[in-house]
Amino acid sequence: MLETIQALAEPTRFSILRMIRWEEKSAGEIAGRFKNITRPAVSQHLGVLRKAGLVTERRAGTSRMYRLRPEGFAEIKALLEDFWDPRLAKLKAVAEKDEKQRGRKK
Amino acid sequence: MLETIQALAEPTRFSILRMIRWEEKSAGEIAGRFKNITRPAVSQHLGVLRKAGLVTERRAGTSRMYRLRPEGFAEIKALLEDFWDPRLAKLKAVAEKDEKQRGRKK
DNA sequence: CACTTACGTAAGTGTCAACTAAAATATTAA
DNA sequence: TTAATATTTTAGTTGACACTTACGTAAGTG
Repeated sequence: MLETIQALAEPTRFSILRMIRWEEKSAGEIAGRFKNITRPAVSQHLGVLRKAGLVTERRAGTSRMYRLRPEGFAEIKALLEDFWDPRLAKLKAVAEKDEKQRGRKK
Repeated sequence: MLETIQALAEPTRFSILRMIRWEEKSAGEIAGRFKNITRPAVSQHLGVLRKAGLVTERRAGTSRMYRLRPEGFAEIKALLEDFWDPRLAKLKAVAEKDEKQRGRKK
């Protein structure tokens, strides 16, 4: 859990995430957009992001394409929701569980 | 912005935040709950959390009480909401379909 | 006033992670 | 097979930061 937040907290990695925010990009294309960071460095950051569950990797020929993994962000969001108003979050969890049992929307 | 996330990402600071999740606590009480971390270290962490806008400080006699600051968490939440856009789901679906058409490896 | 309590701040140290250069790996094509 | 391309991995350096000890400060007590 903290691993995900730590991955997000590093400036270079945060930039990478913003780059692939709308569309997947190859490691080379991502690295090419940085002026002062080498390709291996970017590759290592991508590895951290992948381990943290914030991006997914896909091979395309000799390239590797990276794209955002929304579930990773959802995890952190849920955690913060808990901090923002714990009592509300608890009620929400109960409500969702209840909703699931009924199998329909409100 | 990243300052807030970086403050949150450190394990000791994260523990502190969970400690004061429900009720404000004094710096001494917080420090007392740690086995292997000295009081000055906790004090420094509290300073980081305060600068990041995740806690507020209040003097009470010789003590200083620390309390969660919900607005700080709301900021990060809003940021993540931005990343977790519905349009991403569509892109994801396209990417997976594309992936399917390349079959074997080795 | 002196003394104690409850802190923060300063200074110095050690560890860890972000970085680079060089080597290794995987894929495609000749 | 060899070469070219795209990227990761390895090895090693360095800077940032989390930590400790020592000191400083503010508020309460006798």
